[in-house]
Amino acid sequence: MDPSYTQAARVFKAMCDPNRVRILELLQTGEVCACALLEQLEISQPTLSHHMKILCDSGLVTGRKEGKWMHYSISEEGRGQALALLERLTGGGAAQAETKQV
Amino acid sequence: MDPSYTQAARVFKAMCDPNRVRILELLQTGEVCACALLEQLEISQPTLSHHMKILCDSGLVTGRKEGKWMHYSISEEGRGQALALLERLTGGGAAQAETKQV
DNA sequence: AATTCAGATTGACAGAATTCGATTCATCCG
DNA sequence: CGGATGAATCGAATTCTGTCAATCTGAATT
Repeated sequence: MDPSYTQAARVFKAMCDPNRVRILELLQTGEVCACALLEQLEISQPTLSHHMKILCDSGLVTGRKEGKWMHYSISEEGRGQALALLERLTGGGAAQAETKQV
Repeated sequence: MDPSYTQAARVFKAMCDPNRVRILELLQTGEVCACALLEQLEISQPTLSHHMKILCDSGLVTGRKEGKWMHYSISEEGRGQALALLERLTGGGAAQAETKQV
């Protein structure tokens, strides 16, 4: 299997877990501390750490360490790459790049 | 867990397997017969059938039966829903809807 | 330095996903 | 009708993923 397909799949793999989808929604208000995420999600601290690692590795989320705390936010660059990838993969026939006003 | 997160995750789950990413790319030329997909992918026929079911269930792909053959193509509606979902989930701060020309 | 607190890492386990061989179903052709 | 072909389903084996308890690391505070 061509590794590029695995790389492409990694971005979406980051979003194919319900908890991670929820985390992305929580990050829409801007930068959020890990401890705040932990309060909202009914998961253990190691599980949250695991999910954040996957989200960061995918490029969708970036982390910023400030003393003892980790602050996470959505990466603009990751967002752009994910959107471009999805547009390309669902390109369909052609001329779909101009179909957004529908 | 709110089922809506599971539903949102389903669309991306369809794209988080390397073989399915590859299938989506093969579908970009338009409608493709299952037998043609089988020739390109080094997987067995039951495995292809399994992947096509997942892609169709996600709404990203539609199937059309013509005699013995199944023809698959990318769904415009599914594409739009997936893009809208991704844009919403990676909305970040705000005003990202106008950032596409960057 | 000792303690405390926030996250990350490790190890283990249950549940899910991927894969294939064998079989079954549906359709076409002779 | 009977054989052949394309695709779906079933059953089982393997691998991957999510989860938590326990532990470790790093930073701040006393």
